Amino acid sequence: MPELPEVETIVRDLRPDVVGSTLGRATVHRPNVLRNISKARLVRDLRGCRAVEFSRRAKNIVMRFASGDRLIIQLRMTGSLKVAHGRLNRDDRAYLVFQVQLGAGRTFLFKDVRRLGTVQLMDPESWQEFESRIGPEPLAAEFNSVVFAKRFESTRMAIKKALMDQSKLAGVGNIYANEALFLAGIDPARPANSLSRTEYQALCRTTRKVLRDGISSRGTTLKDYRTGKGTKGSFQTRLKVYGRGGEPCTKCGATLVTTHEIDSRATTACWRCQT
DNA sequence: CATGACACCTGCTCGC
DNA sequence: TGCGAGCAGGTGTCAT
Repeated sequence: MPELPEVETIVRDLRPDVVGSTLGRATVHRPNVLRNISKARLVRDLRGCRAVEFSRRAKNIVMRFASGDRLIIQLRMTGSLKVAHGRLNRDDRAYLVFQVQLGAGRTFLFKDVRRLGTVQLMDPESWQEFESRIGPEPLAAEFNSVVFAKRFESTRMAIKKALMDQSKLAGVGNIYANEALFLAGIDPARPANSLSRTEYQALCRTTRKVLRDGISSRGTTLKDYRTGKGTKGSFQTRLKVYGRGGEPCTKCGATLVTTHEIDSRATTACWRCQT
């Protein structure tokens, strides 16, 4: 799915249209996206809700209402959001899984080709429970390498898999994990508890850097991802390893290698620079 | 508790 | 040209 930078970009793009609006009619085109609620109940409960905040937590999109309840959207692999002004066109309706009126002729759209994405409505208590299971936000002001290292030091899990574990750290997915490990010069297969303090400092720094740079580039568009404005991101032009298996390492010239040995996900690394 | 298999889905690319 | 296999940015559950 969109990872932290992509979700952050979408949320920033759509926030002005969402915050302050009162929800009207909702339509669930693909009931499979719903998790903890029936279609009828969601449609009934959303009507009249006033959105007071539109934000991101890990890769979750959070629309908070004046009531304290929250609509939580996960885009997973191919989900995308848009606010349409006026009538929906053919493209708006393609792969549409959920929509809700925002008022003033605007419609909030959730499209998803693979339909792996999810929609949930949470009361404050369920949100608290859900949110508490997510690791810290790597771009938060109070985040640092000590907090970072503490999340991983007790597991022998491969550092790359640990980095993508949302209960340990929020928002990092496959692309940015590959990039951060390359920049830090760390072998993705190393057990997390084998990294030194210095290596954790480096990895903390590079993880934050790739995420910030990803946001600056408005995300990575390999195929499906679009910003909240429907445009493509540009971080794909700055990727050092992800998707570049067989090409030369930008640091040393050695051939980058792609494997699927860690958690069956594509891992690309320079086995000379990353030790 | 860690790990791996699998499920959820469609679409695209590649090899034959 | 057609067809099956394999792969894709993610996450939740279940068996081991």
